Amino acid sequence: MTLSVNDKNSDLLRQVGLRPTKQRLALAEILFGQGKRHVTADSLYSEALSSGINISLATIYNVLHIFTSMGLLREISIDSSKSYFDTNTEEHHHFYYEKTGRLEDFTLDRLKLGPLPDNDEDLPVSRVDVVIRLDG
Amino acid sequence: MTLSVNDKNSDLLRQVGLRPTKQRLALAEILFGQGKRHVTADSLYSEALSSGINISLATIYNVLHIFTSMGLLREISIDSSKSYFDTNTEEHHHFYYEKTGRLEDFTLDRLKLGPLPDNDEDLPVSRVDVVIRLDG
DNA sequence: CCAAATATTAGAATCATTCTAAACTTCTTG
DNA sequence: CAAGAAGTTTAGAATGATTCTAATATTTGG
Repeated sequence: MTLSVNDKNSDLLRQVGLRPTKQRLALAEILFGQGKRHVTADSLYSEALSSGINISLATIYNVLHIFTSMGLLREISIDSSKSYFDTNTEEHHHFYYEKTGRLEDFTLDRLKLGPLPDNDEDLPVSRVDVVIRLDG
Repeated sequence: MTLSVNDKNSDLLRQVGLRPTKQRLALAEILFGQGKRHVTADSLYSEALSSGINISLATIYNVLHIFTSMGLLREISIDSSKSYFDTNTEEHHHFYYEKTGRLEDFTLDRLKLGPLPDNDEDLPVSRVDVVIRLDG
């Protein structure tokens, strides 16, 4: 039995105040069960269906959004045609392979940033995203 | 008469191999006639209509894309719900005001970047985008 | 001025995403 | 554990941005 795995995701969901429903547990397993990943609503939906989970696309969107708002996922804007979600919620940056659409993380220590410029209104920075687009 | 202005945009279009049609000239004037700007298809469409230009939304998209492919505009992915186009085609970065959706450029000298990390496949970098998201 | 090449257009089509409201599940409390 | 409240899922409709289609119009080189 995979009780320990289910318990782990159950706990994770409860910790952020979400009910551990069948659909959320199944998606959590896909998303967090392996290493860090990047998914789109569509890729996650296909993956869920092909692994035999019974779920609607509306729920995929609900779950991606609620997981993101609870800090379990991070949304990335790379391509204006669709949203990517990253299971790596640490601060980090991305390579984007333009031809294939593949995304790859790189850690903060791999690119030094000088002090951030000031903005007009002295607003706090909520996030800094660096995307290195590669021609291939 | 504003012949000199029209001539300027006409020349610009011809230089990149585009026919200077009425619609392209009118959009070029909106886009390049003032300082640097950020537009969306929709904002440009409204602006064109309200300044009395007769143009269809399909043409707005056609022109944004062909201008971009000829290097007169630069497309920015900030928000997965729509595409932004920037009349500043120099390398530069952006502040993004999350609440208002406003974008603001900042020049390269305002943020120092260390050497870029290597990517697996040694692909050439086509572009580096830094977006500083501000909470307001 | 003509023919060929290129642009523009309205409206339909597409695609990602969000909404709606009904049916279902989970949780809480007694 | 029953019952109601709270929260979740769902199919399908709706929305919004963008692209496509194919008919019409404009531009250009000769």
